[in-house]
Amino acid sequence: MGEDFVEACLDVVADLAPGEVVSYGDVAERAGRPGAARAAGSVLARSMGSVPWWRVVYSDGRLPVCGPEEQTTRLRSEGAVVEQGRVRRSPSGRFAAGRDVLDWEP
DNA sequence: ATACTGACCACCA
DNA sequence: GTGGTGGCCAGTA
Repeated sequence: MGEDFVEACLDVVADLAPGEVVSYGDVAERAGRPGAARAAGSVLARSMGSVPWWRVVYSDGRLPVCGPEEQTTRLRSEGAVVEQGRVRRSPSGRFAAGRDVLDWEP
């Protein structure tokens, strides 16, 4: 099946579990094109909300879109910890993932 | 084929 | 912590 990079990225994002947050670089890597973070961003930009785009953020945890209100609300609704326009990261360096959220809480 | 663009990332001051 | 620079990849004209 000739998977386009686009299809692969959309599939990866669609496969993300609620509360799971990854970076564009991670999406590209999972899609089979490590280093194609920018291209992955273009893909999501064109996705028009056909996939859970709010679960994808910058590698720093910063929210890509200006006016992160909706994204913040959605992420918080799924259990992710969003503070100061950023998604908190786990000690391991990865982002939130359901149960792990409980571990971070001080 | 080349040139420009973009919801990126790592590095360094 | 911030701010600037270069490099990366895929899509489009």
